[in-house]
Amino acid sequence: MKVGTAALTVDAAGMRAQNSSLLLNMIWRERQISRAEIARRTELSPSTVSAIVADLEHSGLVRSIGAGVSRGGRRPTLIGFRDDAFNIIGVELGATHVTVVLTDLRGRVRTTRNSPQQVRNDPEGTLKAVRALVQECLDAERVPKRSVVGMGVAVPSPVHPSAPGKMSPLILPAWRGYDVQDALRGTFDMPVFVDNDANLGALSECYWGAGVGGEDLTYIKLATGIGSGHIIHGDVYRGAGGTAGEIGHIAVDSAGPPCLCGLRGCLVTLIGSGALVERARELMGSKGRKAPTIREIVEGARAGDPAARTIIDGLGQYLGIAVAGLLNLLNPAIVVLGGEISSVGDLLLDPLRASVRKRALSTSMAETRIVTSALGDKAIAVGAATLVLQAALRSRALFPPQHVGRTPA
Amino acid sequence: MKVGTAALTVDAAGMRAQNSSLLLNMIWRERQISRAEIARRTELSPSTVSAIVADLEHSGLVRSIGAGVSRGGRRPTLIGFRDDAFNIIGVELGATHVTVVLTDLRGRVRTTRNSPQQVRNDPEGTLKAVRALVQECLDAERVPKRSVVGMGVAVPSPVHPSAPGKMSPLILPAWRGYDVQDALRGTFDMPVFVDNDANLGALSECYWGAGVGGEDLTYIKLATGIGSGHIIHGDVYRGAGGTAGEIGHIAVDSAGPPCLCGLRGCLVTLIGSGALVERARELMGSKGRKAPTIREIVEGARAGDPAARTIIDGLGQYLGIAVAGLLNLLNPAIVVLGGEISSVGDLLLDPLRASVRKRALSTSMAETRIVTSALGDKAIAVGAATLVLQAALRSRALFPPQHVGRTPA
DNA sequence: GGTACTTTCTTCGTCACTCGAACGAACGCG
DNA sequence: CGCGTTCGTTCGAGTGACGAAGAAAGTACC
Repeated sequence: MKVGTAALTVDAAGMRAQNSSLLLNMIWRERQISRAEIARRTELSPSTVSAIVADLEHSGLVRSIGAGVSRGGRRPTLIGFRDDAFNIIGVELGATHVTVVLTDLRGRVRTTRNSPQQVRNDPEGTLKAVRALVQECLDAERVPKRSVVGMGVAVPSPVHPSAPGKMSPLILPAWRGYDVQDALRGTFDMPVFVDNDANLGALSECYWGAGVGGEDLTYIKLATGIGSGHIIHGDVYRGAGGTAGEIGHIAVDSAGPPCLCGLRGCLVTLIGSGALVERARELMGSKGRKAPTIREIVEGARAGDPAARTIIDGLGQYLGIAVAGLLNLLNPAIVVLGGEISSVGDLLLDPLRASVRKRALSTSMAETRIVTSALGDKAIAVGAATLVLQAALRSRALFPPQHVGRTPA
Repeated sequence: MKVGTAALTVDAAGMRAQNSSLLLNMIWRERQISRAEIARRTELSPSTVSAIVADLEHSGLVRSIGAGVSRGGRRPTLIGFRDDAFNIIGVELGATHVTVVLTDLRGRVRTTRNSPQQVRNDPEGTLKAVRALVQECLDAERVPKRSVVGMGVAVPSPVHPSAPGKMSPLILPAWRGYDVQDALRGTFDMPVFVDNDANLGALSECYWGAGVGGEDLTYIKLATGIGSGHIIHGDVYRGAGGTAGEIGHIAVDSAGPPCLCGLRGCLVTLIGSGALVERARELMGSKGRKAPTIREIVEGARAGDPAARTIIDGLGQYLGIAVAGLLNLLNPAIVVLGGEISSVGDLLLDPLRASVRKRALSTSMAETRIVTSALGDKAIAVGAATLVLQAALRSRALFPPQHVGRTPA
């Protein structure tokens, strides 16, 4: 196996691999398409298309699914992608929980497990929990390991491109010396991909959410921390040092409160879950001194509670400052808001858009849609699985070889 | 010729094209390298390398340049890139001038011409001036058109990816209905590439300046307007609507003066050339009411004039707010400051870095170098030519065919 | 200085892959 | 039912990369 420099040279086999992946992608995207149509679109010869399709069919990735409508002659046989040919494992390491999903090749969750876990301070226990949950998922669906393409892991830390398994010592000091990638690859003997949680949320949205069909998207995760991820030309963008997307520490109020990072007025100190909850306790004054949860704020806002509305308004206004900068600098096609609080929808989007409009060029705004996520709470874990899917669709070799396709129920 | 959808399919010829471009790039980067070394690095077979090199040699792009040092056996014959095999035209449309350069394939300027021109309001005159200057450059060096790869044009407007020749009607309303790309392609019958000036400044820095060797860089142009350009994975990033990099309209002071764009406290209203000069007039009080030029501010700062120093300090502080946001969001490897005022060097960098340090995550800063440009005033025009060079090195077919290599002096 | 070993580069036969042409199968339409 | 059209396959040809072998040109060592 060739390692490292990845010289992009092509020989006869590489030619086949490239065309093969191209076809595989097209079939995956279109869900069903005839050989003739593929030949027309790719400008490959019909004979070549047939040969490659036969290959893919033999490896279980695609199959014939009946005839299509005639265009005046013989009816085409449609080729469909076998979403169930393989499985993928997605893992989310949150601040206080671990979530594992087992998905098919269309991002559908077959099984999921999660457990509370103090990820920040307990690397050993976290890894143990992940191992157990993954095994549970595999057992629950009777999935043999050879039908698993690989494992994606979302971590709550920036990820350096050159050592994706290692956490940032500044964010997660307890993880010094651990390498998530190595550890899990060692246990399960399959490819392991690691990336930052917000990046994977972005990927999730790009594949399954608001960004479907697009190639440039920014996702903002509103939770304990405020993170963002960029998809650029269909790929996660990590920046030179892997810390692209640290939107939470943009200074939006120079007179604001001090932040853990050592700066002052960071976005996260104003609109992180902690700040929102704290403000809710002041304003909503619910039942003495117990601070309401984010969920309660969401419900309050929906029910028309003025205090909750005020909190959401403030969130939108502050966030707008950062988003406006984002639009001017990056001009993404879509900005997607995720995290529990985003479920208030327009109640957040309206003040946010107003705030952005006051600060961003109208041309930047014109090209950008700002929406809230419609994916559920497993978006990040599914995004982790999607990272594997993306890689496998690009180089077919990642799919385990000679897999005899399971016949679905 | 295939047009449009650009299906990335590969046939035998495409295989050759791909490997050929790979080799051409390697030879260009290394300047001199032996066939054997190429074979080792690319993992192509020696016979294939020889065949491709023979191809390239025949088309005049490379040639043998003597023997290298032995590694214990026969001495290798070094292959060198012929920087003078073809020429490229680069055009900069500034706010008040037009600059044209004729470069070789290493970004060296062979001839240059420029003339003052009110680009903003006079599209017809501008195009006329460009045509005249380009022809002058070609005539001056007796360069036949068949030895010109193409023309790159830098324009002072965002460029929409789908119609690069058209200016933004908001920034340059007088250019409505004009298409720079079509107009010039029609006149000179060669490929024409158009992009935003800051984007091309970024490209220039990435190829010839502070970013050499890197793939991710942000360039900030400090002039009448404040623009920025991002190089991501070696390519100019334009964003969804082509307005990525509009850093000048980031709001840094909500109490600041109103801006032409309709917002308030935009960076450009505080540190654009106009604002700097105006502030200089107040502080430096030079000779009655005449405002000093940017050049005079630079000279004053260098000479230790406290007023000029104050202006530069303020510039650094404001700019730092925007740069800090940039680092957190994008985490580029290098930020390069361009424009005349940047020539003060450390006098600007010191307050800038201090300002950034107060506002950006230390991890983002750690991976990012902030420097001033060392390229001259033709950086943008050369960047425009570089856009053509980049495209041609990627698909060798762009080089005019069957060119009999000129023998240099 | 001669011999053995290395490295470089080319030559030539082989192989994998794509292409194009020709063909049979399947279908719509009159 | 027959004709034209579309779909998919088969087969021979062409192209380009590869590997083995060999010639050319050095180095190292006795």
